[in-house]
Amino acid sequence: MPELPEVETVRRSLLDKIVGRRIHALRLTDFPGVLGADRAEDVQARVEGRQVARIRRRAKYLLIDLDDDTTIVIHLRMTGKLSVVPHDEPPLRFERLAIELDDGFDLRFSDQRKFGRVLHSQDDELARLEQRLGREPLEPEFSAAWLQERLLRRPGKIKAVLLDQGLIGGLGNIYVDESLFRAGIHPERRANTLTADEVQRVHRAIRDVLRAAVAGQGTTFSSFADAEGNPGRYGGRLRVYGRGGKGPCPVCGAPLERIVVGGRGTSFCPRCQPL
DNA sequence: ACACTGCCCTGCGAGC
DNA sequence: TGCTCGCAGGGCAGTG
Repeated sequence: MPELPEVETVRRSLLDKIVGRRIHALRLTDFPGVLGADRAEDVQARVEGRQVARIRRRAKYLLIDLDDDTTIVIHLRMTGKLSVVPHDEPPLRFERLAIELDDGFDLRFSDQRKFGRVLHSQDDELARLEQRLGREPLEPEFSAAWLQERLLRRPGKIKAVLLDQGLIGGLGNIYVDESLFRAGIHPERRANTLTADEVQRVHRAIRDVLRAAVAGQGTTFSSFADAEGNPGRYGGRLRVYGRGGKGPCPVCGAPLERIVVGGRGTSFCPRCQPL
């Protein structure tokens, strides 16, 4: 599942390939819903001839800024992938949309489950998105003191709170499980019961895990890949994610458990992360 | 304002 | 071997 490190990896792999390119056309493959409620002709009319000014990431969103101050907003959700391939390349498996560029290549969006979206947004929509999203966990503004202050107001389970994109933008199921394991915190602990020391550990763990995952170009679980098709190298460093009910804790050897928290499959070590 | 649930979607793997 | 069925989960709408 693409989370912050995966989206950042895709962003970096796209920089050389599409910044500065002009959009020639937009080609829908088989699923109009990929554009949300917008019609393909309308989006095409708005982006045709525009130049890609830069590519940013905000939380799990990839933002392709165009030279008219509008933005193509992409969310990969679970299985979305971006790739840059020659224009004459036949449609990829699960391809939903192609953006034809002026250098003979296409930016292709494919998505097995049709959850991902490619939206063309004006300023106000982008501002609303920005307003909905919480802090970037790798930015300095995401401090332990700020996190503690926010967690004190949240009676929900810590895992569900950390997944709340309105609080922290970019954490998903994989890295929350990994972070809580490193911090030694049970995923069902009530957020407002964490001590200052525990919040420090969670804060530190989130940053360490995310930084290492970005450095490793993300985790390939099921089928994540960057725009060149390279798998992430962080998967081998996962300690608990996806292992609940299957294997031993890599630290203490106790059997890892699997529960559901906030509707998400959750793996943790009952000995290292006691409630 | 927050917590919680169900929905979307479909390939895949487990089980029979 | 071939079938059925449940699982995977980010974001959002709806409810409490």
